[in-house]
Amino acid sequence: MTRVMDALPARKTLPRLDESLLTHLPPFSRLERRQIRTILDQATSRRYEVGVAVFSEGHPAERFYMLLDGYVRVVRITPTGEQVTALHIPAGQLLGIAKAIGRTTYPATAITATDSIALSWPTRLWDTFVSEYEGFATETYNTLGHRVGEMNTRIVELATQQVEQRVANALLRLINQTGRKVEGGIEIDFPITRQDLSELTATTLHTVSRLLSGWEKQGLVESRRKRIKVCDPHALVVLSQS
Amino acid sequence: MTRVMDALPARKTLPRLDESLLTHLPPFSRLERRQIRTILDQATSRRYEVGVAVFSEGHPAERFYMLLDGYVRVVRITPTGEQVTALHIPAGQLLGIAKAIGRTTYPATAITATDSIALSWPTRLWDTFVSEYEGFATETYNTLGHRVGEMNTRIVELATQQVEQRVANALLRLINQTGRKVEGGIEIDFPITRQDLSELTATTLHTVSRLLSGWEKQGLVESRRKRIKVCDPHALVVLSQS
DNA sequence: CTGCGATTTTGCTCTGGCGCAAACTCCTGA
DNA sequence: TCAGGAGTTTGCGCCAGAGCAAAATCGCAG
Repeated sequence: MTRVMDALPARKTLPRLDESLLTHLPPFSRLERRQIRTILDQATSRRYEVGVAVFSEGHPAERFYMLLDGYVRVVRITPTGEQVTALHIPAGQLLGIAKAIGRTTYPATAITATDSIALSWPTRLWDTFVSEYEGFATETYNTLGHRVGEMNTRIVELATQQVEQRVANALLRLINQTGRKVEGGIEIDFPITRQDLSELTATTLHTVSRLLSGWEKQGLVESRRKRIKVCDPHALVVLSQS
Repeated sequence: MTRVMDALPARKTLPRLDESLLTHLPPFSRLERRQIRTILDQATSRRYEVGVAVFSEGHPAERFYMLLDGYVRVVRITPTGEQVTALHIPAGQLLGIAKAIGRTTYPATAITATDSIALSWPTRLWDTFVSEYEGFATETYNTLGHRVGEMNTRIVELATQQVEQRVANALLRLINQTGRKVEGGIEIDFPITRQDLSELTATTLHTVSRLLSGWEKQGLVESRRKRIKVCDPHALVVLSQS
């Protein structure tokens, strides 16, 4: 939508990627410099602006990705056009790893929540990565396990908690995963609208707005447009459990 | 609770398990007779009566299982004691495969929905299975992928659908996965209470009861105690989508 | 065959939170 | 600097479905 000018020439392979990009990331941390070099040489680097789909639900899983910078929302879109956010993925994690669970198409759509940078590889390299690179498979499945755990938690939350608790939980999770310490609290590190939060908690933007207004009056949070700062996490924890 | 007499001596290793038990099951179908023999010789076979926990959430994942006969419900229990059913697993599938996703404890509790029989192996054999037995890893991850897909679907349903649609969907899924064709319709192949259905759809047994009563009047379903027969699946599909 | 506990049905009330509508406010791009 | 649109707030009415209560059934154990 915005800044179409930039969107067009977005794809580009940088001249030479530095090894340090990957050496600290779990899936690659046990590899030798030489192996990382090979991996990087096979990678495509690309910048995605905010709001762009990295890949889309149902499409053939042609590539898998490592998010180097930014945040990505993984969403599913219902037949009636509603969006449901399944996960938030921070920089440093793999995404689009359909191949790892025996799928040939992406099970969900990945949309950037900020301008982002990701490496990607053709899916045909997946098996090589798994077999050649020590720790890659293990770390990948750990990530997967973590996500399964999160999905499970979401199900339980949706099934048993009130809206207020779900929103409180969502905020807590967001500041845990992607929070940045700032003057007077912890702020969510990327722009997030009431609408986004409502898609994350299965409610409406109106209800989210009401809740945030209420909490702001009580000094639990502060918010401006697309920005939310949590000032009293503990109070939210209490709310989320009652 | 019931029939404690039977519960006590339940564990037993049968003298010699027949290879045909496993040869048709996907995770093992590509193996040679000799390999299957080895696998069976390492297995413990056990019968579980209905309502018994095969393993419990949070406990160390000491064994993994292959359900040979029966049905198992995978549930999570909230701090307040409510149960939420995450999945139903039919005979022929692996369960308790925490190790596959890098976990050392079970993420949920597995409860038998009928009397059941399962083989199990100590988790330390997992890596051997994955590396030695062709197709085992692939099939396992396919299963996992399938379950992730189901979980995703549940999230979307919980987030966007009305209770009536969720219950209709749940019934349809149950008859698809575990339905048995009978006179005048398809019956769910194991005893299931209104309570069970409500835990599967995040509602109350009262609401489920009302819905079933209504549907029964319209001839869509027939039900007795712990038994539900779907007479007009197509009508349910329509309901589940509107 | 009987009694009892488990399961199911049904009525009534109450409310969380959605839907609708409208006003407001803050950025952004020109 | 200003206009317009995206994002946010707030009020109001309503209703799906939960909670509570009680009665009605069913089917198994003894």
